[in-house]
Amino acid sequence: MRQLCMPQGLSNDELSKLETLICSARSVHRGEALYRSGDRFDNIYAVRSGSMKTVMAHRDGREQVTGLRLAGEALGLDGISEDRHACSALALEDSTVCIVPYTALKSLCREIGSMQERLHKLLGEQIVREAAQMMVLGSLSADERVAAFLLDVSERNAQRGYSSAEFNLRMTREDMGSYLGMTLETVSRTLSRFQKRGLIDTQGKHIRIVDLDGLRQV
Amino acid sequence: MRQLCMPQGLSNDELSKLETLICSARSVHRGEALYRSGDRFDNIYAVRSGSMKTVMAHRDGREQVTGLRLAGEALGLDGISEDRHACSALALEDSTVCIVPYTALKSLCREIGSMQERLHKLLGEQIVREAAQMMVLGSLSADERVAAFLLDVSERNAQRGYSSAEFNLRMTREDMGSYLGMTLETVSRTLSRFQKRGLIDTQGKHIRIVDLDGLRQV
DNA sequence: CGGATCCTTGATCCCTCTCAAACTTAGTGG
DNA sequence: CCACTAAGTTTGAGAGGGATCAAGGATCCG
Repeated sequence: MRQLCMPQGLSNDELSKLETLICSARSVHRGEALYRSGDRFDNIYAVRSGSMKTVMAHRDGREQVTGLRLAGEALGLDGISEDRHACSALALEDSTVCIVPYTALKSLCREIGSMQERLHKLLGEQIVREAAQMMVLGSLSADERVAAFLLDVSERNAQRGYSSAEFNLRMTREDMGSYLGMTLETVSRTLSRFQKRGLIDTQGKHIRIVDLDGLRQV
Repeated sequence: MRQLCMPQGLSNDELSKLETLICSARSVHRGEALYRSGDRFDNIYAVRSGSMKTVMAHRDGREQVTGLRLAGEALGLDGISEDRHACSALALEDSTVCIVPYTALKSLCREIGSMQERLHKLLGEQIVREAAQMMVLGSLSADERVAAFLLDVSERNAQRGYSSAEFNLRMTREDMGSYLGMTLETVSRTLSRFQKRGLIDTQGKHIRIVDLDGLRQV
């Protein structure tokens, strides 16, 4: 749980202080919202188990998936700028999150330099990740997008100590398509083609990467 | 210059402290880089005059414009996560920037709560802006993308006290296309069509919005 | 176990890309 | 200061990647 909630760069002593902040955990059932766009921003979260997606809505009602959060990843930073959440966070499966009250975290960041550093990095990482996703959406073909997505999930799994070759993606084809700026049919066709080419092995939401290098070269 | 560099929420006294940080300004000529992807991250910047674009590169060499920064806007936050810049920042015209050393800024943020708040908001705003741009790239048609872009620039001009109806966009059609995930030809055609429909009036880089509501309804 | 959701695959269409060429603007050097 | 040249823009014609519409099949969860 320590390594999940806020890894890296903190001494044990400092981690203890952080843990006093984490008032509680919360469980969110599949399909339920942890928070919704427009909700007041009070906490940031760390996914403890399960996975979540973030969704942003255009004024005309169109929605797009803007992020995927696996266990160990941070959630809720979209609320900082306006004191209200700009996205909604929905559970892709029954999940639990750690709750970190933002006001208390800010205080702690003023006391402890390494804590401040960690929060800045967290914010900076999301900025870079989103910029990279802008590249995916703006410059890559459908095949390239799907490949990039699979490689991204694979790498994030590896970082968290899970298998990089095999995982369960709880997103639907529609979620993936929304995240990648394409239709669910094109996602499905692309995965089928990857399978025929021997790059992956899929059975519904279970995905196994067979030829990592091949996928990188798509 | 006060209102440009770091507006909002700071007392005069605190602003003075910030100004002691801003060691210097720097001028960047049209086409030159303020920093490049991979450069060590030492400073964040505020555009004082002119305008800049940020560009990110895929490993295969493809580049995409990931951001536009007008006078008064912040720049360089892409370096926080890795201590190296993830993007390059290039001047769209001869420009000047204020230099804010990051290490010193961090110290100041630990001393002064409102300064910490301001930096967090700055980071949070970029997160939300990029998420919104992901929506533009993933969900909107070419017409909608161009309209959304023009409205965004218009609004940012208004916020900075300039005309929301008329402005000089120093980006080329190619830059716009790259930022919006389309080709320069499609950008050009779309602008021509908008002009024929009486929504805007363009002469090269000079753009006047004729029918704001019409543009919103595209 | 049964209904609803999700996935796959096919056929067709259209929006945007690509390639091409002429025109305009802006920056440079004589 | 003007002419020259390179860069940027506009517009057209044709092609293609991905969207849309449709239907059958699989899977999941209550």
